[in-house]
Amino acid sequence: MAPPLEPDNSVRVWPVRLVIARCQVDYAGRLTAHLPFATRLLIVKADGSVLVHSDDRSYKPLNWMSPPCTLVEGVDRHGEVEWVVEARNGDTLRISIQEIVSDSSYDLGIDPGLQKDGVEKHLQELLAQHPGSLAEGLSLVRREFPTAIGPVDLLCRDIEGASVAVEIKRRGDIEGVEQLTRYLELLNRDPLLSPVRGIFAAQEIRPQARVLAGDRGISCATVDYDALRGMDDPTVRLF
Amino acid sequence: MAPPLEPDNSVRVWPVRLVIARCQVDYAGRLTAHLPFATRLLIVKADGSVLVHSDDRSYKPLNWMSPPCTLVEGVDRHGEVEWVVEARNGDTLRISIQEIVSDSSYDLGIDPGLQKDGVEKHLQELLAQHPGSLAEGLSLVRREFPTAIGPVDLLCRDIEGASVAVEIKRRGDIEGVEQLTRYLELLNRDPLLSPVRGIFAAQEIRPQARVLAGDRGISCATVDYDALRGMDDPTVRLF
DNA sequence: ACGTTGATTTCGTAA
DNA sequence: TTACGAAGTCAACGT
Repeated sequence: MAPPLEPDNSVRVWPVRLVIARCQVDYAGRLTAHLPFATRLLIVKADGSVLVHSDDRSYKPLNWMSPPCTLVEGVDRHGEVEWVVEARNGDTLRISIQEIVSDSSYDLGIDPGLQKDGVEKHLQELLAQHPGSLAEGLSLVRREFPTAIGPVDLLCRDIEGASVAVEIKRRGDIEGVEQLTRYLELLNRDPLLSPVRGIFAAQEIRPQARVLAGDRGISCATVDYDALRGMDDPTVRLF
Repeated sequence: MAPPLEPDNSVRVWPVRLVIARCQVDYAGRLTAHLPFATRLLIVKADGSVLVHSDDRSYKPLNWMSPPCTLVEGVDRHGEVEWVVEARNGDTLRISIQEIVSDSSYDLGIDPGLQKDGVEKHLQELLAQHPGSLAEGLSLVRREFPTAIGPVDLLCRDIEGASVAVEIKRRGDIEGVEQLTRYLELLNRDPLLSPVRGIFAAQEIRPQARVLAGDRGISCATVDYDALRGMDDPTVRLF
């Protein structure tokens, strides 16, 4: 789908189109699906994708077509307006429109996109740089230490030279403790590493996780993300 | 959020609200995320959920809040309109609105919902009725045959009376073959069943899965869903 | 209410 | 390009 041309042939940003319409929808692709007639919100995005939303069940549309795809507006056998949205692989979305309540378009321009911050990965980088903030005298052996069931976030050594496995989460939940438990069990089979103890590190540790960790002999460390970031970049400390 | 009251105190269906606005968005919950100022589509659904869409990257919103949540419209420290959407668990979505391009609401009413067809469960039902379409003379012993690691989709007997385990997927991938392999290993320990061979059945089988299956001595069967459905309902054959 | 599993998953990253 | 794993996964189903 090429962007629309203005009367003077200038290229304009393809707008997002919002349609409120009474419609029925049929999808044929990986599965077959049908939506009976009802009033819905139809969104045609700049990339050609189409979303069919009801007023609940967020955030997934009732039905949709992912880009790249083409939209052809035509008339069905009942003489009603029909949108046929087709993907390269033959997936087809047919929208029969009985009545249009509203139809408007807007240029949104290019979106700078989402900036994710404070994710596990960044926490891991910061803690790898400052393992001492987890326990006195802790030093890093390796980040993403490989095991057969996946990499351990941090493998460290404590002040007495004993191995310490660290699992890092933004929010410490039971599943994170379970994960660390599995790693510890595996690591402790290695006579070169054993005994390995565990530290569960998170910005926030839920009570249930804390209890489970205690039961497993795993220590918990709440991480001050902002403080760590301050240690990471000395210029921040000036303010 | 209670539905709005009309001047005569009658309760009205809460409408979906569409706003085109230049805004910035901050999310704090499982992660922290930021959207710089740009013009976007904001959708407030009847169930209170909020979606922030750009004009591409369907169908997932750039940012969102799932129900149940509450939206409070206020003013931020810069004197600009700010929506604060908060969930029970403390997750917060802050939308600072610099300029509203459009703001409209519509009553969509209740949606009858999506009717899906062709999912794994339905495939399993159809193949259970017509095991012969997988291999000549195959007959069903039991659907969802229980094992210690979960139920096998179909347990059959071939024309010579030998056991056959069938794993059904819509799209045959490596993990499906692995799953069937685990079942076969377990089933073959049972002297009453052994030897058990495997059939990997799917509407579409990926090359890698086919190779792995061959390597494990598992046969593959691509399933013609429409043909099966035709067999399922005799009236269809009249056309 | 909770856990498990499938999904038209989507989305990122590393190989 | 493909494969693998995580996701603010979501959503349906069984216990």
